[in-house]
Amino acid sequence: MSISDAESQVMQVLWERHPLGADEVVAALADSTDWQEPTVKTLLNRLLKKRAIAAQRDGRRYLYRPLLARADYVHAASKSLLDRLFDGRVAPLVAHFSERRKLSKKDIAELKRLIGEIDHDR
Amino acid sequence: MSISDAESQVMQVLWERHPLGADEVVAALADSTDWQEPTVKTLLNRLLKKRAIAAQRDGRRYLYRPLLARADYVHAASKSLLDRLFDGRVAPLVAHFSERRKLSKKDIAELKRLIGEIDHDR
DNA sequence: CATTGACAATTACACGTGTAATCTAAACGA
DNA sequence: TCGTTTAGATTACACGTGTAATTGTCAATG
Repeated sequence: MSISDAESQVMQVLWERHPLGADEVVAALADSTDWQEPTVKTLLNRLLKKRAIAAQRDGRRYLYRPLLARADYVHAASKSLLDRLFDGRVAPLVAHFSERRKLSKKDIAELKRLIGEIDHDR
Repeated sequence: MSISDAESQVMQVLWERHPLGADEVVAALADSTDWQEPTVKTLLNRLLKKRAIAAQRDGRRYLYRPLLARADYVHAASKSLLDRLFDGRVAPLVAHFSERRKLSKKDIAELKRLIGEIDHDR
């Protein structure tokens, strides 16, 4: 199951809060896209067909909810990039950003804390 | 400039060694793909049009070399994913893999070394 | 009961991408 | 000199994706 960039924006709305009617998804996306209502509905339908979301009847309309978990999607997308560019490993990506001086202080603090936790757990 | 997954496989060959003739690129890709010669040539042509590579005449054939640096491509692709899924930051991705117990010992050792270097440099 | 509006369903099209067949023309060898 | 080979150029098509218009259906309304 492959979720496109546009589809993942719709998923993001439903991950944050569900179930939602199509009109609510449209409204939520209005903040960050210029999409017309039929656009969002097409994406909802494609996600339905991909079984990434489910719909339940609510009177005359449907309420949509995610079937695909955000963590699973995030994992698959991340792993795909790591496999293609970093020999499937996390450290080379971190090294890449470190070399480019693109790690914020917050990033560094969090990485230290993470490494500490890992040491402690193992 | 957007480089597709298939195009990045061609780029990978040229990043590893260049300049190369089309036949050499075809041969190099035979290890990991089932592509026919015209397929690889189409991808080379699309990359030429995108100015990701350059061609220089060598008798009757061309020799191809990358114009786009691998590090730049890797950075753009990584940043795009981080922006979309991890609020633009590296640490949440590392946390994600840590939570899923997907960091290898090698990863962890390298991350420790990196954090140590960052501390030392700053 | 006809009209209206809401909601979904269907259809549409451009473009990028994956993949490769076919065409063209120059170089080569007999 | 001519047929063959080689290398690139051109064309082709299916599919996914982005985006949205149009059509269909049905409940609500006057």
